[in-house]
Amino acid sequence: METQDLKKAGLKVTLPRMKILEILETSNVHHLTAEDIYRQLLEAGEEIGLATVYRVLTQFEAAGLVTRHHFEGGQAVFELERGAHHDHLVCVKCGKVVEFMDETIEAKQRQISSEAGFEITDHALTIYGICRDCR
Amino acid sequence: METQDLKKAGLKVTLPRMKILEILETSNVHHLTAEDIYRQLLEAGEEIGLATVYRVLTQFEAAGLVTRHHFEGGQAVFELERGAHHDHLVCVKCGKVVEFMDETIEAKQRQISSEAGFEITDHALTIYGICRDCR
DNA sequence: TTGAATATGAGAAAGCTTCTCATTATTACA
DNA sequence: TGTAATAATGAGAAGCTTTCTCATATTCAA
Repeated sequence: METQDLKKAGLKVTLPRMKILEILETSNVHHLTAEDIYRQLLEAGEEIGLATVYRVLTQFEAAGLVTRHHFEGGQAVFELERGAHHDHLVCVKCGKVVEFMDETIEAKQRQISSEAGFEITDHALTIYGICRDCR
Repeated sequence: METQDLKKAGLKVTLPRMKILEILETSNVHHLTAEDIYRQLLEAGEEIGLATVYRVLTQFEAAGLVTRHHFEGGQAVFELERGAHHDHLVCVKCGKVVEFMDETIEAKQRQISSEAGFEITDHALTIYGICRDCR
């Protein structure tokens, strides 16, 4: 199934791409930095360069397999595209990310954009806060 | 009035701080990068270092005078705090920023956060799209 | 006016990300 | 299956944004 996705995107099926996709698919944390992925590759004994990780993630993003988020902190996080759109609640203490989706908000956004003459290409709603465990 | 704000924040009233505040107040574009501000200072003949611009903006942020946004692109933009909270519509072609505020969305956010056990510290809703002029 | 505290400028340095280029792997096709 | 053409990789250099360092300069309370 993965190799199909790569081929469809016009990307050759290579070991680095398979491994990176595998990490994104199997990680229980859905939002990973390039560095996170690189570290996991090293721990798994794979000799894959950090430059390759960034390159592959950028290609995955272009192919729609992955979404890049710019949460606070300057470092980008990558998330495997699992179909359903959602927004994020991020804990500013521990970094935990909770996903949510609210059709009322979605609809309001479409209305506001259209009233302002904008054609939506994307949107990002991120709520920052302190989670239960950190209080 | 500006000097009051600086003193209240425990910051000495210096020329760099006054000039940077002035640029933020008088610019018709409300969202400026540190580089933008630095360039305007140079054009105005002020010999203020880029490091000072960053330092001052960070202090302004801590004092609540300014808000730092992380729109797409990795570069932070700074906005003078003008009292009323609002969200942003950003044109991905020309960079134009339109501000909006919707109480329905705000209320929903509070509800979602509280249901997830989060105490909101901040939130950022940014809609990316193509504006009327760019189509 | 003077001293203690704070701010500044310049360049170095740090962090994240992209680029370069010689080497290696993949793939389509014979 | 072997081979040529094409694309991908690794390593380090380089680019950008942002922060740090430290000697010098400025502010402000008394």
